[in-house]
Amino acid sequence: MDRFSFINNILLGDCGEVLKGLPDNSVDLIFTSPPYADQRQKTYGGVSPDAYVSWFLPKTEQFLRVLKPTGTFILNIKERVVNGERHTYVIELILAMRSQGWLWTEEFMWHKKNSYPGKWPNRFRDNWERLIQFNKSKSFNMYQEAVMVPVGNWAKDRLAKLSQTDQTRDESKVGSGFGKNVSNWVGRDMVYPNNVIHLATECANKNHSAAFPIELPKWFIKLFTKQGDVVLDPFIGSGTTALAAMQLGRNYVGIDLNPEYIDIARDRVAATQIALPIVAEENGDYQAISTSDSSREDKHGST
Amino acid sequence: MDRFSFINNILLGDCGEVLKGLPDNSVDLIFTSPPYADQRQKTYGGVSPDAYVSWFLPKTEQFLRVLKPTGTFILNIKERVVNGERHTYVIELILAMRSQGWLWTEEFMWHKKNSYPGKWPNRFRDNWERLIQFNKSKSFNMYQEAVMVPVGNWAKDRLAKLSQTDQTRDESKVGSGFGKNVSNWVGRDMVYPNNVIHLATECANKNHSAAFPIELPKWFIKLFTKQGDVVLDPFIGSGTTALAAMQLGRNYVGIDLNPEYIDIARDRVAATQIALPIVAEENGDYQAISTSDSSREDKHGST
DNA sequence: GTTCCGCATGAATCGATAG
DNA sequence: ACTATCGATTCATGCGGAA
Repeated sequence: MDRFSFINNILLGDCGEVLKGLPDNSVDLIFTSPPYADQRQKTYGGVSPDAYVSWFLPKTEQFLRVLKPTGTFILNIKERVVNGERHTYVIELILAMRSQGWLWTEEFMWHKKNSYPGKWPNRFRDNWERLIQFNKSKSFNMYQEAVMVPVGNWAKDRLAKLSQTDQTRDESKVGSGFGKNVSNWVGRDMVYPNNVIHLATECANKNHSAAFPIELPKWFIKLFTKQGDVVLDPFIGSGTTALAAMQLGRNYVGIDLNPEYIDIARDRVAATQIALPIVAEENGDYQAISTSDSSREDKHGST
Repeated sequence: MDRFSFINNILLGDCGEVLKGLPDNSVDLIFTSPPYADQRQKTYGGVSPDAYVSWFLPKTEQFLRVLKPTGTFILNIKERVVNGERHTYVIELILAMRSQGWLWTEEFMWHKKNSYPGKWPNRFRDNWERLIQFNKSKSFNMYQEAVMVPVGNWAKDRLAKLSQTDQTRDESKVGSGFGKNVSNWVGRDMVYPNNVIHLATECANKNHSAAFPIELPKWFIKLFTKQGDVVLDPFIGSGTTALAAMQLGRNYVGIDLNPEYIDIARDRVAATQIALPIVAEENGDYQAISTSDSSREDKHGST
């Protein structure tokens, strides 16, 4: 079993075991949403919250091994409520993974604009989840220009006239520091995003139930990989991460313990290849890692 | 020094020491934003990240003692970046406080719409902070109806009030479930909020510089206390929490280590009492805890 | 009285330079 | 090597004066 058995396939098995066949330093991005503790019991056997960290650590050890030094691991997770308290398995996992050698670079916030309905006497609806960024080294690839967003309304109102005064302010004012660079803003309509991501949750009206909308992996795939890179989701579920990677011209590796999910994921992947033949052509060969340097579209610097 | 020396006063000193004069079980809500590690060095001396937990724990021990069993502690905090990583002192603090006897009930998220600007090669701007809810027992007071949001505001918050960038991101999701749910809200006046709070930070366009806008403590004061209750902020700073409590007819206790902040807070409190005499009258006597059962406006059940 | 516009500022972080 | 200081970078907001 070489690496070509992995690239652009959905594999059945425990990711901690399956990944042992994948070479060191061969993945650019790991994006996954593991089964939360005590959730999805039928499909995953139900990991109890207290055992969650020890269940997960052998897997993250493999993640660390297969991830390239320039790669990134994005973990979508949220602690569930146990006995009226938020359980501590997520924060304990962060501490344990740091002992394993991971760097806890950042924690993005997914603001779920339509969360699961419900009312409880002691808490409100939970409208956010964590997207925890781990890295193997401090110098990882990040293509920030790939996810820029339109500038806020304030720019239209104020920036137009600002251009008329920037020359004089450049000479006279030294205090603010911002004024000196006003010229950079003239005509600028895109700004960098921040670490809060606003997306609605995926509606369950489809036959698959994805844990997240496809825009979520897409955003991180654009941010942390370039075309031809390899994206791994070790808990692929219904295959959303693989679809996201395909649509963006990245290679994928999907793993799942559940045969039913494997079937769903493979079906969705196949349907996407039919639905997007032109895109697939344009983005080049999915079959080999070696294409990673050829069809690069993102002309962004890395760190 | 009896409890009446505390009620509706701003006290000078280390809160861990000052609070020893306050009786057990005498506070309904603790809302505070302690100086973050290595921040505000001029005024607080700068607590190093590595020493943060051991610096804070003696204080939370007093918080636990003075808080009523039905009370709540809301901690506004965010870990800073150290050596390219998010430091772990916040999550270590959560674990340590649980060992101290606290319950980690919930973590609210403050989405700061205007965060500090800047650009770095390895991270985006930080647009959120934690509002961690700790409790002494599982049966705490929570007046959910006091913070219900009008449906009109719901539409405003989620659609109109979102920045241009958010709306652009939404377009990709139009029709995928977000719009469908709008029909569920037709005919309803008020809805419960969730655990994501959208507020802009307070710029020092004013002569004081508050770490948070007054709406932030107000929201939690309405949610976790009724009129006449006692709200404690052991790091009162410029007095925003005290102002919020006053404006809502709650008693306050403020403590701070810094004499300059004491002066600012006392001035702002005095100015508020002048500016809101009618409100003060309507809300009854601020000077005694014993009024707590009299002028109750919030007819909400507790858990 | 509105609206518009100039302007200062903020719980920041990184990389380079200096001691 | 390891720490302290400093300049560069960036965007949304509220205040106050002007139109």
